Amino acid sequence: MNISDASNLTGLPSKTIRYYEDIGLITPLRSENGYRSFEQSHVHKLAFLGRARRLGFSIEECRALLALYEDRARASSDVKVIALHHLSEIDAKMHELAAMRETLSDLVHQCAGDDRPDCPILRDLAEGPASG
Amino acid sequence: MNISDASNLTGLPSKTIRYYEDIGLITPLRSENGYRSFEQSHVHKLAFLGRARRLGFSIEECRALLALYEDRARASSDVKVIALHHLSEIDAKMHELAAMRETLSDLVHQCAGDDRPDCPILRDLAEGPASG
DNA sequence: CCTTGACCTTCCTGTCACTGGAACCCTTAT
DNA sequence: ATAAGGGTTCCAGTGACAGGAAGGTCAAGG
Repeated sequence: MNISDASNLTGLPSKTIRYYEDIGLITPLRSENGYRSFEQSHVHKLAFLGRARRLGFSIEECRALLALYEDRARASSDVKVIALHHLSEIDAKMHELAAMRETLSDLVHQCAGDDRPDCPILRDLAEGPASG
Repeated sequence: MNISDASNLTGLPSKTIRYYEDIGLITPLRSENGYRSFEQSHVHKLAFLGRARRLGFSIEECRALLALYEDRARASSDVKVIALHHLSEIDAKMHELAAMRETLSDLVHQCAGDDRPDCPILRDLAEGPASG
């Protein structure tokens, strides 16, 4: 099957599939006319990658997960290590966002949002937290 | 003052300060020897930018906020619009992360994490959510 | 046979906000 | 003279693609 079929089956844009080949995540065959030729196994891998990416795994983590998936002698602990690491990164990002959100939300609530120039948001940005 | 002084006062790396000049956020003068020469006003702007960036505002949002800060005839509503927009983006990202976190956390808890190959994480990635 | 349109290909550029590094200049101290 | 520690410019790389140009391929229709 051609790239657009693989794209439709996996939900991944053709551009992304070409990119994944570029960086060595998949290696479709080529037809005589030079078109990429995808087997079920490739579609399966692409779907795997799509799901892993949607869970926020980086490309390199996806590469590692795919390798483990293909390795019948893998230890589930190897998979878990990657997942736990990613989980902790998600937690870190959420904390970071939560901190931003809190500060920003405070400032927004203090701001009148009318046509006057006085603005606690700008004041905070200009002078730092008004904790004193 | 030279760039490293400005860097020390603001906490921004020299590289970043040069970049901010490059994209027109600040315009320090030049000494005879070609070195950038920073006034208090530049340091003040840089600190403003640093705080805005730490709250997650994009460079273009920072540019807009800085322009509003310098505009004495601004309306606080203009500032608030930017801040509210950013707040909603933060919320969107947090929701996205929370969804990832939940799925991933479930999978991690189901995974034995031992030396056997059987792994619910890989199974989910390969076959999709096992909801049926 | 020719054309049209929908595919496919490669290659280059742009995104965002920097960071690292090379190659070179300036200043001060030894 | 030279060494250390500033500064300068410019180029390349980051992550994970997306957009677009220039051109080859294929099936259908006139």
